[in-house]
Amino acid sequence: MRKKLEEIAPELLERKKKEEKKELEDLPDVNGPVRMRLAPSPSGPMHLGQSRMAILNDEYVKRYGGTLFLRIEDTNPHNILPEAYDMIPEDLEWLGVKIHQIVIQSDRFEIYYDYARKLLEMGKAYITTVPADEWRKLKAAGKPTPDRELSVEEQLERWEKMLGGEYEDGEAVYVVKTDLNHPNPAIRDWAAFRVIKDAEHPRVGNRYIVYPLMNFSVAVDDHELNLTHVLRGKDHLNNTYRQMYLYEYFQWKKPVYIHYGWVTMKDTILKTSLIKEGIRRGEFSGWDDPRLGTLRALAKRGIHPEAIRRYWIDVGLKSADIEFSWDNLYAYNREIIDSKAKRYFFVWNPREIEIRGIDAIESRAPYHPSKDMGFRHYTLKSPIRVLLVEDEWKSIDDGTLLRLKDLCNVVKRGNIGEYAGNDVSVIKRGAKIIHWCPTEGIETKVFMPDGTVYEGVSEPLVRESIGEVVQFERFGFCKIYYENGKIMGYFAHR
RNA sequence: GCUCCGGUAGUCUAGCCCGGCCAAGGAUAUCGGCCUUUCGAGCCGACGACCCGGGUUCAAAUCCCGGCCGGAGCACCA
Repeated sequence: MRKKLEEIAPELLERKKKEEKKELEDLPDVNGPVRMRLAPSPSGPMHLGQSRMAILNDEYVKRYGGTLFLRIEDTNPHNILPEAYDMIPEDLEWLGVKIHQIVIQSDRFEIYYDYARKLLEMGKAYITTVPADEWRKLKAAGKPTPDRELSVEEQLERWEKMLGGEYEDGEAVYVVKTDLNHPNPAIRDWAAFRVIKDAEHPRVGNRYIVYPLMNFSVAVDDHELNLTHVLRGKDHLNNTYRQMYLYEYFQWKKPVYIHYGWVTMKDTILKTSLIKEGIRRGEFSGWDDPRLGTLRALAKRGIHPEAIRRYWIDVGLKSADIEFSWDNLYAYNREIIDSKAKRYFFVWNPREIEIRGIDAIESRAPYHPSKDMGFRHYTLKSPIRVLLVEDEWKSIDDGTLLRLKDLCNVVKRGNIGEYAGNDVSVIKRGAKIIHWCPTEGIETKVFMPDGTVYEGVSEPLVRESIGEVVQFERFGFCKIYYENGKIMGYFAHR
């Protein structure tokens, strides 16, 4: 068939090429402005994985208009980094996510308590004093704890005792009734409040000893904030089912839930507890250590927030699990920074080489190969010495003609370079191009995301680009900092 | 074990709901060529996928059934 077509009508086989720019699919059931939320817990600054929900929610609120809440879920005092209350909004601002209102759950204990009491009065919850492991076993067998069917009065009494501090940590738990015979064991009666006396909450201190668990506070707040749409990872699917029981009991209107797939990030350090421990031990320099997957680390390396946004829009919110691709993120970032980044030379493991056969050379190297950004000028005078990458110089055979980029041609003679004119056409004839650095360059360290460090020298004019992303030619894009008289580069990508 | 969610090239994605325009599109990666005073960018090309098996149909990536594989949850974490 195809062969025939080729004979009869080859023009039909011509494919027109068009690049697609992916857009996010529409949200279902949108009637007017949307109300959505981000719900991080303040255990650390934001990382790449969390940026997905932030970007997607932000995109939709911007598309349809409405309100985006930042709800800080700080109902587990054992897992709070106090600085995170400020770090999270900072990270979101860097990402370009527009937050309309911040809600902090630790301000809302009384609201949760009100609903908890109502639910007890409705006979839809109970307080059990059965130890956790025993309770779990009973649930697995589909059996109630003895206190599940106590009267409402007795339950309310227990609730007051709980609030009054008469139970110690772990002695009493408030449980929402669902269905003990639910085929999915994850949905059967779930814990909603527990006693915590052994920790001080960074915001409310010891004012409360009964803390809500995530499923309860989330459902109450989603309802109280009148959310229209909830985007969450599909690891929360069972939590959604659990929360639906509260919606049914209280006859609340349900938001639209969308569960997107799981993202695995190979070789990326995201786990907050691990990072915290690493920082404490001095293994990581801080929350922005270039080896980490925090947004602060990416920012430090010169990854542009727009690249992250494009990446997550490209991925969308389908429910299949995916693997994160640094290559794709870097490609988007390169597209953004390539036309803006100035070019400089950075010579790692440098070796000084003398160029003989000429008294002085003028170098005129463009800041950018295609954009008009002017030139870096250097004048080298006899005795002319330049720095080259030692390994590269060693790998070149004696007598080879080389081009020192934007400087001159040279023939390798042992440890010196013999001046060989400045005719650029030698490149066409196959001369290898290498880069160099004047000896009065500035000491430079470049930190790679894998933890390795390149030490060397970069050209003195790099000082003009402190705080910017530059491209070290033949090396890659780096963001430039200045500390203690040295240039510090954080590597973004090639 | 129980429950749920998935499965399009190495990776990401379009198409699937509403079967035919799919000869499966795009991006990225890799490789090759051109261009370029960078190993960057650009241009051109190559590579490479509908998990498997049945069924329905004139026609299946798309609908149905069975299997296989992957992931998540079954916390007094979020």
